[in-house]
Amino acid sequence: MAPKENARDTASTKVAEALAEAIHEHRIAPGTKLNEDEVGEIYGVSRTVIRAALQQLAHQRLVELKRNRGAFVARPTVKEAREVFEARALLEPTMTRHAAARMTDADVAVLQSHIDAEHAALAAGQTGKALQLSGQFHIEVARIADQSTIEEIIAQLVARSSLIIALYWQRRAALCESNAHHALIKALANKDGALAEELMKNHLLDLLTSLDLREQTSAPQSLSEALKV
Amino acid sequence: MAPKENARDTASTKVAEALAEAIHEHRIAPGTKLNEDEVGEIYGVSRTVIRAALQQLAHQRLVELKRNRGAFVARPTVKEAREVFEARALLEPTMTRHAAARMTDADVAVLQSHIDAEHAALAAGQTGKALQLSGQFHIEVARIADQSTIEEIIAQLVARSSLIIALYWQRRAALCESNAHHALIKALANKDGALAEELMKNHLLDLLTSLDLREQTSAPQSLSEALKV
DNA sequence: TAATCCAATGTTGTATACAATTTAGTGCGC
DNA sequence: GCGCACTAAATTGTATACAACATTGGATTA
Repeated sequence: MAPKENARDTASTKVAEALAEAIHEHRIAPGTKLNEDEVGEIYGVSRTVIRAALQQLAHQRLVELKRNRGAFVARPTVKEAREVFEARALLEPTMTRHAAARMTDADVAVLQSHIDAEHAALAAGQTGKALQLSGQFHIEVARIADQSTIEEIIAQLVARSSLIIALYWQRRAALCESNAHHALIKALANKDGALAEELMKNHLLDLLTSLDLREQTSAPQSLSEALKV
Repeated sequence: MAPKENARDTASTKVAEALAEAIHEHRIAPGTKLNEDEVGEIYGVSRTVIRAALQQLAHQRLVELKRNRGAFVARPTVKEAREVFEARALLEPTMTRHAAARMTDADVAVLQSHIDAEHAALAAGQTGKALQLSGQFHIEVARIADQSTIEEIIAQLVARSSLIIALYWQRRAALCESNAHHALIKALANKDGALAEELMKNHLLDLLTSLDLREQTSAPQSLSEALKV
């Protein structure tokens, strides 16, 4: 989350982050075409930096690039949704166990502050921000486990998860019911690795089953695309 | 491996692949600076496409971008090496079990052909190509498991592993002794998921322990960099 | 009327030009 | 001789110009 120390292209990274936020908050619908000139004028930069930003987002699978045809906001399929959560299920429980062993008081405080901020955002009706914070919780766990490589992978998967949740969310009331996160913090604070691991496993399963993953979803952007398949 | 259907930027992707090959074959030493003009002239394209290629490679962690200072061939640390193999250890055994359940005769043939090609490359002294094929084996397993998302993650980790192996390889004689791969194929062909999973787990452990992961490695590129820390 | 071809328009891919920053070297002062 | 400041060269960051490709709309023809 902290702006990468030596990441090149501050300008394009900023644009990429702004676009990512818009995508996660569903202000841009999946499938929408991102015209380079248009986006460039919005952010007041040239196509050069827009293209770099779009490439970054493509690597995160938040947009899809089609050669000679442009960039489109990603529309994750049901299969992709399952796969993303399968990957998380393989990585995060173990990370949680490792995190429990390394947990410090400061870490507990950080996680708790994330939950608090999430609640505040929910109360303020900022579901987009709440979703982002909820995801950040999972990334923090990997950071605490001191596994930066896996942390980056999880960060990517979390970003994709946000888009997936925005698309397939079913029971809209409880957003990633923070009970799960709360129980997790407790187990982590007690350094109960086995319990924390199990809780994370179940939490991810809950997340997945809370999605409506029947085929057919949001209406496609264009008729031609609808009839193509 | 198959050139992504709709990946944009054929030109920059080709350059990125050429550079990646050179990096993996150790023709460019880790830490080397990749001057944009220079690389551009070599491949006969403008800096525009070089920069796109370098950004792609940065996402794969094969090069590191430093703002206003340029691109450098990545020099994975010992910690990073451990982390990459830890990630693989979490993902690949399960993938192997899934692959066993879905294995077809065609899949067996594909895997076998990979091993054969690897042996041929080794016999011809093309260790770089052999290493690449050896890695491809692992990616194929994920493909057979029909988990394209995890397949992509593993592909990235394999690419980084190649660089790590090139840096930290210890017993140079036997390259990823294909006995392991051979035994794996057998278990997969027999649809013995439990055995295949165990073999993969051990294979990854073997790989990791075959590395010389004591701190201090290749000499730094420049004195200033050596004295900086 | 419907289908097809072609031209005109718009969009992306690439190269080049310019601006901002870093790096290297030179000379000055101590 | 050593260190510092300053200038010039080199390199990256960004914008613009041009080329290649795709799309759209209308005209033509059956």
